[in-house]
Amino acid sequence: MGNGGLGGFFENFLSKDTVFSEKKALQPSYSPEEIIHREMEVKQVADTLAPCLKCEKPSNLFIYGKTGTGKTLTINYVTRELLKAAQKQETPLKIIYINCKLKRSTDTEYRLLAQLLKFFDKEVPYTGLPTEELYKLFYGVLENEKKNVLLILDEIDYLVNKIGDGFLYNFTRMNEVTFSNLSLIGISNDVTFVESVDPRVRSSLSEEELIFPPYNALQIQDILRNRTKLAFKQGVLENGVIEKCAAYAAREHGDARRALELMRVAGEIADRNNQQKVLINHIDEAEEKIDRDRIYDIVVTQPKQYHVVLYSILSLYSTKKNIIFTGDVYNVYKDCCSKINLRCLTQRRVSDIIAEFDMLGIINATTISKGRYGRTREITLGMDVNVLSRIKVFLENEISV
DNA sequence: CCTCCACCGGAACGTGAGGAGT
DNA sequence: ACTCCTCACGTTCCGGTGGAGG
Repeated sequence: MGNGGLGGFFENFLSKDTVFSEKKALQPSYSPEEIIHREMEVKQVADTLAPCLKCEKPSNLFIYGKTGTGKTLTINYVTRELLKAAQKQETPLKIIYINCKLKRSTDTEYRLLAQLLKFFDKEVPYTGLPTEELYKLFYGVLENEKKNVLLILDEIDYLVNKIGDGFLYNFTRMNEVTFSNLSLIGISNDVTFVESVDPRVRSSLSEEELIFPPYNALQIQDILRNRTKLAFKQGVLENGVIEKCAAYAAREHGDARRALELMRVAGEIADRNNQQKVLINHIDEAEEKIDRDRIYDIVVTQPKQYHVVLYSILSLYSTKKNIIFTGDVYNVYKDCCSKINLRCLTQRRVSDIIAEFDMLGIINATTISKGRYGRTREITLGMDVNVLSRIKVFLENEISV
């Protein structure tokens, strides 16, 4: 690129060599026609849902499995086929898929219902109505519809954590209250999730259960081979790349999604370096890059108060040892606030913020006891040095100290 | 064995911004 | 204009607690 101008950057971009032929085959949203190593699960889901076709209500279904074990893929595949079959024989059927973790759309009971009503072309205001009112609306809609309705709640554990399990009770009882056939399909990453749910709800929610085991390294290799055949040009993968990638992903817990992401990023790195092949060490680079970007993105999108708290932690980290306590953080934070004229939060709140950072994986905070000297959180940073300095620069800028 | 520190973490409540209905 | 919703983000209050030191 020349001075100021893009100097044909886009032309270059378009004509530039790339190792990809169809990159979207590596995207998480990509839905292949063929699902490998999940034949059993596909069949079981299909068995459970099949009564739809005879206008009978299928059992509620509960699916567990860690991330990247093909849960969403399987359910989407089966419901797609189911819908085709239903349309062919003109059986009324409505399938609603909601991913509860997708930003904001469903993190309260109200919003969940609003979202659902939207699927039935009922618009409701973002806020304002009593939640009870939305339930009534929803009941009404269900009765009108006179269809089998499959409600798929992906990442349902996340939702229940946020808003409690009360809504599940209402949903599982809906068929008693209305003349409708609503079946719930819950998908959860957290295997211990059901234990935390109210027993009354539990039994009806998991009339059928299905556990998706992690893929092993060999299975991930198969999956990668399948997808890379589409995604990459022929012969651009160095020998051993797939094996390495699979090994990395299997090391965690057989997360196929991560494996695909690694592949994609490795390819992008190869492109950027103008290399015609994806090499084994690109996988290593990709892994680092994914981690770095994730953390940086999370930090950047936090609100100001969070930035100041994190800034306090980081500046303590560079002046002191690697172990920091809540009290220290709060003191530095207070100083910082008065310097930059920011409303100072209570320690209680800051404590929560620190806990949130821990949950986000930005810092490690464990509560420990120092005996005579009280109980507190012990904060350490497990961050890569590169990310750390990048974040620091960002925060210093943002806070402008 | 008991005490007591320096916080943790639950719960209730307050505020102010969104909006509906009347 | 007024009352009623919900929700995000905080505050206030307070009981709870692991373990070093007496």
